[in-house]
Amino acid sequence: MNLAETLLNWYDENHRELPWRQDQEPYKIWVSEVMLQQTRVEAVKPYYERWMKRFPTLHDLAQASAEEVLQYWQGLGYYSRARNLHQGVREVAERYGGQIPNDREKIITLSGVGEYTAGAILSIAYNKPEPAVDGNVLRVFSRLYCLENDITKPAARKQVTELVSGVMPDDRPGDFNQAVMDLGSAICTPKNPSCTQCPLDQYCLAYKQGRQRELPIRKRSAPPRVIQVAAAIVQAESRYLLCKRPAKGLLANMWEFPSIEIENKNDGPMELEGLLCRLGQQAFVEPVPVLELTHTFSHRQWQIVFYSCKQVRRQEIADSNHVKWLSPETWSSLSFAGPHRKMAAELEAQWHG
DNA sequence: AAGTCGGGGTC
DNA sequence: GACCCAGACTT
Repeated sequence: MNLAETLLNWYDENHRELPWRQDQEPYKIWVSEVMLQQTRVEAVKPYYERWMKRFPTLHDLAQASAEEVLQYWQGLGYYSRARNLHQGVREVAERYGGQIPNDREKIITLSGVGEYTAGAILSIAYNKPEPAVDGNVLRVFSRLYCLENDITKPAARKQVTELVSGVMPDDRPGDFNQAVMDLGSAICTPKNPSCTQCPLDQYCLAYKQGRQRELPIRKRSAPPRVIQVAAAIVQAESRYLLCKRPAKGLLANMWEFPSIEIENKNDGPMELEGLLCRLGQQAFVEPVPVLELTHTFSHRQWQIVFYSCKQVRRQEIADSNHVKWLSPETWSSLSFAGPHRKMAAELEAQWHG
């Protein structure tokens, strides 16, 4: 029995039951794979279920608005995934009559589909012997073959892709790829791998050398840059002033309370008055801090202070595409940007209570 | 090749 | 606190 057969036997006994493993429908596999990018299985489950109720077919998603798609992704993070998936699905509807292509050259051109996702869809949905090298596979194979390459570099991915191609079976390629991922999740974990329970222990060079804890090699990323942010809670009657973030960049297209990045924490009130002035506010606003919190992204950290600003006349600031006065009862159809979601939740609770 | 892009579970 | 997760895209 070879490595693949051994692993598939283990998979038959130990694989996880997951919502996207009910069938091999390419659209469902695609959605699940995009949601799972840099995101844990347990976090994805509820999003996937909700998504499939609202967008059960590729056609349903293609016809939906960008706003609604973003709303269903709210909280999952990496929002360009939702935008690219939406775009990719529309490309399939237009170019391929709704049929997701089943070869690598075509599928890789779709928006949001990279090397990994292409391999995952091809192997799982179409039974093609294509590698799908994700973080789990990089870790498992780094240990199996004692690879010293930095797995954050493309060269390591390339090397592992070659090794996977060499051991991948012609039958059940999708199960094989998923088996490596399940093994990486349950046995060959980043820390304290359960080597004594591993079905591949006899094939594992790192285990043989007692070096499994040293592998894989991964360059650690730079700490996030700290940025001070001041945000304004401006209320007029039952409505609050909200702004839509730009279409590109961090938290693209999501709603937030008017905010500004500042150099010095003490400058918050002054900077907010300037910001509201530029939006059309004429009166003095007297900002008073009401909530302070820290929100850490991958590459930056917001230290944000929310200031309650004195009530103004709503007429002074006009609604537009990116600036709106909205009552909390309408907020459920919006996507709030990161820490602004928490602030919005508090105001909604106040409003109901 | 390096930087951008989220949020949360786990140790 | 420090990782690290079924990565893709831009520069």
